[in-house]
Amino acid sequence: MPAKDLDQIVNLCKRRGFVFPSAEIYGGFRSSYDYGPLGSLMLRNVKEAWVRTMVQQRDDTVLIDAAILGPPQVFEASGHLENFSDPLVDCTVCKRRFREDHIETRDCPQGMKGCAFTESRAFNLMFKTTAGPVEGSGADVYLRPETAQGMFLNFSNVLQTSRKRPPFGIAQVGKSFRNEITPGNFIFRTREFEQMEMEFFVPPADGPKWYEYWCKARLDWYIELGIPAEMLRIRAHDADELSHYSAGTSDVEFLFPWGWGELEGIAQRTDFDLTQHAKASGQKLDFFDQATNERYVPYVVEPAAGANRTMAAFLLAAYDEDVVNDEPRTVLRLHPRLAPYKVAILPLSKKDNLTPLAREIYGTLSQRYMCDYDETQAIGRRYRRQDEIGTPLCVTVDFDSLEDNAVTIRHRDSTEQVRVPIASLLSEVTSILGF
RNA sequence: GCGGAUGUGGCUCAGUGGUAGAGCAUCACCUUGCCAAGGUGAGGGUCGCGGGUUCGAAUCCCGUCAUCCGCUCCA
Repeated sequence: MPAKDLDQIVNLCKRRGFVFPSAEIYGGFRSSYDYGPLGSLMLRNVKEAWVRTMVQQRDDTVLIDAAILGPPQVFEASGHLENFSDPLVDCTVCKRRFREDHIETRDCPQGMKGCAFTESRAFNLMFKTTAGPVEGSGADVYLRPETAQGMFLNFSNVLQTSRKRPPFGIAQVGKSFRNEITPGNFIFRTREFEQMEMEFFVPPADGPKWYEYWCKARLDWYIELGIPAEMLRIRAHDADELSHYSAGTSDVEFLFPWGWGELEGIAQRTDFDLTQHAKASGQKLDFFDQATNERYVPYVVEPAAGANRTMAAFLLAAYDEDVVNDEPRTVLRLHPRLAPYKVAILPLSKKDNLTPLAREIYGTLSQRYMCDYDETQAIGRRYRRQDEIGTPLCVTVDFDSLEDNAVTIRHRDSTEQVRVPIASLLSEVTSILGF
């Protein structure tokens, strides 16, 4: 059964070294988290799984890694400087906060008459800093609020160098920054976060078709990696909640402990971005199709996912408590691709001469897989430790191993054990994991 | 940012004015040897931080930082 509340996951993350609050020794830093020994591995696995599906297994996409800092012109053209801020007012009577542009459509609980609004304050969601040797003398620069602009800025570069043509996609995984008014829910909404985005450029007429395609493909991705279908849904945005760049957006939502929350948005950005940047830069950002003799600005369908909140969703869905031999155990049923460690090598005892053989096996398996090695305390306790961090396989080296050159493989999801000759251990592990 | 609640070893918590405790976890040794066994011992907390009241503050007051819930926002 998935985690019933967020605290179970937050505690596990802290206890086992997945996620720590940032700058904890100074009392913590709001909305900021550090990924520990296990969390950094898992987050990387989430991103690698995304790249594998979105880039490696397709011949119509490429990957880039663009700059995080950008000049104001980029975000003036993209509309973020103008639209990515909310004028907010507080009511001193009912103590609620409103978007100024929504005031007419919202009432205080006791009616508009009773409300007394403070002066409107603009909250721009972009972080600004200064480039240059002397503070104040350099140029203003911004931290990107989405990775997407990097793909639009490099549209021509990629088109010329990759020999791709619409329909094709440019993918990117990287950090983005938004000065959220209210971050929260652990790593679900933080001011610094990591995105996995694809800008998929298509002939304008094919926009709707590809939009539908990506909605389905992205939903399936989460299911393939182990999230139960009933904890996922696709939800189309209402017209009034669309971003300034979108002509239609659907979210892939996950059933978090506090309700449905967005993991990913699939947006029809149309030709908005390329047109804006073409206008602002004076450069041509379009495509000439020699087959039809047509020149057009491609439409963009953008599946944009949040890596951190996706990791949280995988953890929540994988969390399980069951009973083995009348003892409760906590187990993370993570997909093997997402698990921090694929295999733990456990000598049954620290004594005798099991260590050299166990070390040798670790050396072999770790050439290919991220492995853990643990020889302290009782074997049952070590199995529990690996269960709790989602390790799918344990390889146990026992006293017979020295005689028969075989070890036992124990699977996280069943306590049955398989005896395997050491000579074929790697291929056996590969076959069980499936990669 | 505003309102409400909370903040004690890694985790979960007890302690409500007299100078810190438990269980679990961690480490060492012994024991055991395939699913969190047992024994002995050890390390680890100026009670979020700062200030105030007091002879004396984890305990009362103020400020601040952080977390949770709500308003709002989004990947």
